[in-house]
Amino acid sequence: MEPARGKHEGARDPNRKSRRVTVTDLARAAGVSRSTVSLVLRDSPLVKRETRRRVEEAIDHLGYVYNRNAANLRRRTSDMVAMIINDLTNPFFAELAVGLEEALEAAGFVSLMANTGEDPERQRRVMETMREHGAAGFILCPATGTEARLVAAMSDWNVPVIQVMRWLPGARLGAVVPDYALGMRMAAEHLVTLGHRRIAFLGGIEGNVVTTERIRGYRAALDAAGIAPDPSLIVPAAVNPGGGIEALRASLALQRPPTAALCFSDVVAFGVLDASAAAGLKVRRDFSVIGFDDIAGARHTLPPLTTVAVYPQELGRRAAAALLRCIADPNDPPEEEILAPSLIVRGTCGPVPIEA
Amino acid sequence: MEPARGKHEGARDPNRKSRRVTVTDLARAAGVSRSTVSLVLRDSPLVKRETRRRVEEAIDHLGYVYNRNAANLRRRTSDMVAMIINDLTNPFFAELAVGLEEALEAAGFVSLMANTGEDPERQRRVMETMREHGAAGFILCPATGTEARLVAAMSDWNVPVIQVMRWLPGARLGAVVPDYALGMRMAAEHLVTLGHRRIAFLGGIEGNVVTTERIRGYRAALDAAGIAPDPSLIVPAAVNPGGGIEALRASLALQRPPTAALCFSDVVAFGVLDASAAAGLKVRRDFSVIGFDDIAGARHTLPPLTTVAVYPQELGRRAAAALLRCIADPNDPPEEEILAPSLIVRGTCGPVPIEA
DNA sequence: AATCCATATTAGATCGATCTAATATCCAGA
DNA sequence: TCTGGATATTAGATCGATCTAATATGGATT
Repeated sequence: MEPARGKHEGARDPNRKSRRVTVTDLARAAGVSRSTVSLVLRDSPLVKRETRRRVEEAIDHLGYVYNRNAANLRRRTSDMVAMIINDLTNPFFAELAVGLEEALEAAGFVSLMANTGEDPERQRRVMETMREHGAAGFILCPATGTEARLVAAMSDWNVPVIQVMRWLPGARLGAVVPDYALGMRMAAEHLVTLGHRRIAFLGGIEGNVVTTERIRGYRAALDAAGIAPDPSLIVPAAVNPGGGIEALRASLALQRPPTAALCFSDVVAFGVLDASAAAGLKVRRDFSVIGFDDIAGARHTLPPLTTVAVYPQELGRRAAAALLRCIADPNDPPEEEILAPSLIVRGTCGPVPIEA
Repeated sequence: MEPARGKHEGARDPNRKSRRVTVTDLARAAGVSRSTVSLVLRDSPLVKRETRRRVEEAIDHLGYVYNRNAANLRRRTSDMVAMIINDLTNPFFAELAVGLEEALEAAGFVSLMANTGEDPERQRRVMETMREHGAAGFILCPATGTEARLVAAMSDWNVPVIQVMRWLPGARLGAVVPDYALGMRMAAEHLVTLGHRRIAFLGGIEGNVVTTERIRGYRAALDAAGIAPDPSLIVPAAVNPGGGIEALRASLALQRPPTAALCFSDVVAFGVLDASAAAGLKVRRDFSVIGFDDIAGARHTLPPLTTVAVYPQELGRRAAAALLRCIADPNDPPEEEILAPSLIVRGTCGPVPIEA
């Protein structure tokens, strides 16, 4: 009797260092040439039925694993896409990544992912690595502080790049981004409709493109409503709850404090909500707050946060689609896709309180 | 006059389809053989100073890009690691991914990332793809519903696999996981110390290993405190706020409702907090709640959520380190690393309320 | 001048696939 | 019988790197 063998016999390493099964092995086993095996692997109609069967049998029998790298090398193609995300710990960007990966996978691409943690040097490093891996294209969510030089360099790389969520000014690269200005404008108009005229803008990093855009939308709404802009109502701060707390305190300390706040983002709004309560203001009745992003936590604050949804997962899918188009046709001009956000009215806004 | 040209002229494609610059080109330009160029590329001390300089000059001059795939093919190595995550939209797993990627990048590996969205079929597909790409190892956070067959198959793959956060029972694969039972036990003991004796366990999917473990810890604590277990107090439910709402309602409808709840996770706890308020219970005074995971939102609930921290980013780093060890020494036995969590006491627990 | 050793370089095979151009086979039609 | 066309298969070069084993070069030593 033969010695016992598990159901899933690892019969593939007779020698110590099991050599990989290759097309050559398949060819030998099936009694055909390597070329024919290759045709079978790529589902060519040129192969006779019976021959195909024999090869497929060999594949099963020998436990063959296709080597995509070797194939890509010979074909001078690539089925890998680089995905450079600035901060995955932010659920907003995590959603983006999910949309990206989903669309890329569906198209038969595999994602080389890196999280830069907003570190431009690390970003440079990983991009270089992925370039050396022959990524067919790049999805880039640039780290804050990315130098314009990078963009210039990338144009020379001769590989398509799509920016998402953020973009480098002056870049002749494609981009898929939300209409931040419009979103903030819609939010501001909502407050104006409720009677607010002293509206603060809290949080965001000065100089950052995204911040600039959001402030632009805020200003446009005030302007359209005939409200004179007051620079002291714009309070930049770190993009986290702590920043929100600080910014709210600063704005409440003004001679004429605001009756409502547009927050740079939901996480800033979280801090603003906490700080409002701490300052004895009942949100909605005494003070109105609007966030931005509509992250998962937004509907679970107390009261639930009114905010602007930008659908990061959908943006990811669109960005992936745009990149795939560029990969398919390299002469395709870099396009810019700007998605409209929507205002999600929940419970943090009320009419302007009656002056004491 | 010449037609205008951008400052950063892509001078590398004189012909339409610019051929890649290869070691052969470098060799020609530097007047040496391909072998010598290869030695320079790998920083070999065998090369004379002057020769190295000439090759490096050619590299700069021709804009050479190293081809890692070709090198990996020849060397029969791989610098890619597969990272299979079940649900990146969950901040908990996003943090895990960040820790993983960070450690892998630091070690010179690049991450092939896929998000399975808890779909075993998609998981199977991406794992197969990454295998064909020659991933040096796998980090697997198995989708719920993963069949045991997968594990069996992977043992035959002859490539190291480390499971994180979750694991497939019976798998002879490495794993890096939090001590869920201990975490839940600590949480339960906290409630017991506060005088609670009717403690519910809310949320979690029955049959899931993680749920089983957490319930085990819960039971152990009750047992140690001499409290008779009451199966009706264990209410499985979807792992999201909606599940929490449902589960709390169900438990409050019991003849003898609980005075405190251990939630399967923070997101479940969010729903439980909302539902408690809706039921007229003031959390802490009337009803105590503990979450699990310590996600970012946990400190911004009202009151801030007492929970169990498991440090997903650190787990990611450890898992990466474990995998790298297996890659370095394939004979290394699959190890199991179990990390102790810690209880984060915030504001959702109080002494057992005086009976009316 | 011959030998030896250390240093520096290289020709050619190789990794695992694909592609081109050629060849083999068979049957229909002149 | 020969030509032509469709069908099926293949030898050998190739992608871009590395590796092995051999060779070239230049002192130092006898």
